[in-house]
Amino acid sequence: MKRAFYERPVLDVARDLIGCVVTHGDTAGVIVETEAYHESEPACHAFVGLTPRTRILFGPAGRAYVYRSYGIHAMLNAVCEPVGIGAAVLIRALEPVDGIDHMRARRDVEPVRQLCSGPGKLTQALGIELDLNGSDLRRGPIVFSPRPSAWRDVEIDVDTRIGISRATELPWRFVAARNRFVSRPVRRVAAM
DNA sequence: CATGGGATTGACT
DNA sequence: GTCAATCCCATGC
Repeated sequence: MKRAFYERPVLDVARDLIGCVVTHGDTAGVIVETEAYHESEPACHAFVGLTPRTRILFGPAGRAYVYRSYGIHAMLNAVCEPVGIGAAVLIRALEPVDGIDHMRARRDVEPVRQLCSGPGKLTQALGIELDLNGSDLRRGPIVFSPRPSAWRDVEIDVDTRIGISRATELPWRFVAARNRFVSRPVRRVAAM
C-alpha cells in the first residue's frame, strides 16, 4: 500500500489492514487481528512524547515500529498518520499462508493455528526482530500488500484492546469475524 | 546511575 | 487460575 494508506486516522488503518498480507522472506500471512494506538491515549508509547524510543512513531507513515516486550518478544506495528503525530497499528495475529514449515521450525510447534496467533508469536514465526525497526513496509524486508480478492469484503468485529492497563475501555481492537487464527476470541462484539 | 514496568507467552497448580 | 522469564527504555535521584 502507498504512504497515503497509512497517513490516515489510525483507527481507519487498523480496520483496513484486516485481510492484508504480511510477507517476510519466504513466510507470509493474512492479517486477522489488529489494535490501534494513538498519542492521545496513555496506552500508546507515544503518549510520553518524543523520545529515542518513540522517534519512529512520530516519523513518516508506512514504516515498521518494532520493539521488545517483556524482554522476550518482538512486537510489529505499522506507523500511521502524518509526520509529527505518534500513532501505530499493532499486528496481533496472522492466518499463515506461505512458508508454514519454516514457521513451524522457528516456533517449534506443529498446529497451524498456533503459529501466528499472537503478536509475539507472529514475529517469531516470520523471523522479525528489532533490527527491522524503522524499515519501510513498501520496500521491505517486511512487505505489507493489499487484500487478496477473497478477503475483499471481510466482516470485522470490534473489541477492547488486550494486555494493557490504561485506556482499557477504548474499542480499538479489530478482528476478522469467525476467524480461527486470532489470539483470543472477541468478548464484546460490535460488528461493522 | 538505579529502578521499575511492561501492547506476552508458556509452563505449571 | 498463577507466575516467571528477560531486555529496553523512561523516569527520577
